[in-house]
Amino acid sequence: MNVSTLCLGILWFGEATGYEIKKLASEGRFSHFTEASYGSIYPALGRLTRDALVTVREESQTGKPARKVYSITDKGRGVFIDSLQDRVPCDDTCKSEFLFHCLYSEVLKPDHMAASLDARLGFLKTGLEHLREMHENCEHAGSRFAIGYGIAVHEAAIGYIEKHSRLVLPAPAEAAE
Amino acid sequence: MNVSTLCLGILWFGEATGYEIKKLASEGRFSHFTEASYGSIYPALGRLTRDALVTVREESQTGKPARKVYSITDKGRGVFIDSLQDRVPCDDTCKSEFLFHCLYSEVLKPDHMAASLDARLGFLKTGLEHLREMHENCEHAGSRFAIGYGIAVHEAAIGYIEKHSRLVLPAPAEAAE
DNA sequence: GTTCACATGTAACAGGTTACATGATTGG
DNA sequence: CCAATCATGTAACCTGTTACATGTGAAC
Repeated sequence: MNVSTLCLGILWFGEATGYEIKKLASEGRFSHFTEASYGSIYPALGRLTRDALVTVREESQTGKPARKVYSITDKGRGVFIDSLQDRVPCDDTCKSEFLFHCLYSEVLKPDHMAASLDARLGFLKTGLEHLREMHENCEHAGSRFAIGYGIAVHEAAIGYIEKHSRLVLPAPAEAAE
Repeated sequence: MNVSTLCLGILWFGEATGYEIKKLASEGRFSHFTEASYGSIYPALGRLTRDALVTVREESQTGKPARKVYSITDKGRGVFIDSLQDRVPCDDTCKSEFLFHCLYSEVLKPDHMAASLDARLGFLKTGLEHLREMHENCEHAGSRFAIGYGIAVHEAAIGYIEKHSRLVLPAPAEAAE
């Protein structure tokens, strides 16, 4: 799924600026299965406008650059839904540098492994909290499903790490006090 | 994590050809958190050889092109471990086109949604089976941890979908037979 | 006073994918 | 006989990231 499609998908639920799209993609309802940077969003919005899949409305402000509020057009909605229906997705991908590191736990400095485990757990717990919050404030069935999925997977990951981290940590020194 | 690092990481456990590296990355022990294509692996191996992080040994065969078996060097091991220790990873990423589709379940053809759910479940179940198999045949602690993590996450995802798929499926017609 | 949130955008660069080219052997 | 597996490699292309450029107002 490319950034243009993502933008259309976000605009599907309501108008937004490039800035807001970025926030939604990296911190909002879409963040646990999506990514995008300004450097790809702004050019994408330009192309979508050119192709009449979205329209822009400028709101000038004092000081800040004018807000450009994008709205999806009917054509945009059509193209978007068609593009989704074009293929059945199943090959979601995860890239985990964390798991990769775990493979070499015996040869990494013990501190490094402990720090990684810790960082990963923290990251997952923050994410989980965030997802739970969203889950409470969301009525939309599809979004609830996606968020719930994220919650389930996060919980599983946290539970697993907490139960099995000794596999990748050095044997604790005998307690001798 | 780039492809060069991945190659070093795979060669860490033993020598392999480019072809075998590709298989390990897409179907083997590394496949649930990693990706790489021939078009990136072969050039990476070339660069690694040039930089003396790996060595090659050619085994000519009749018919097929000569197998080029790569081995990691001491320098390669050093560089690899250092590169891991350079930073603490926590920001694993998932890209899920599947979840994205779910957000629009009400406006997609019902068949499409059902097919997506089905495909995703099938994909997850196959993956899970595969992970379980690997888990049985693997002694190495770090790998067991990574595989176990994958199993936990897969199980959670499958369980969630099976329990909540009605959220993204149209209300079933009243049974009337 | 400094950092954060708001707000847009570009250009150079990096990184990887897809498709192509080639070809024997094995299993169904 | 056809498909899959083994096996390497290149080149064109696509996509996206990073870093830069710019600037205000509010909060701490």
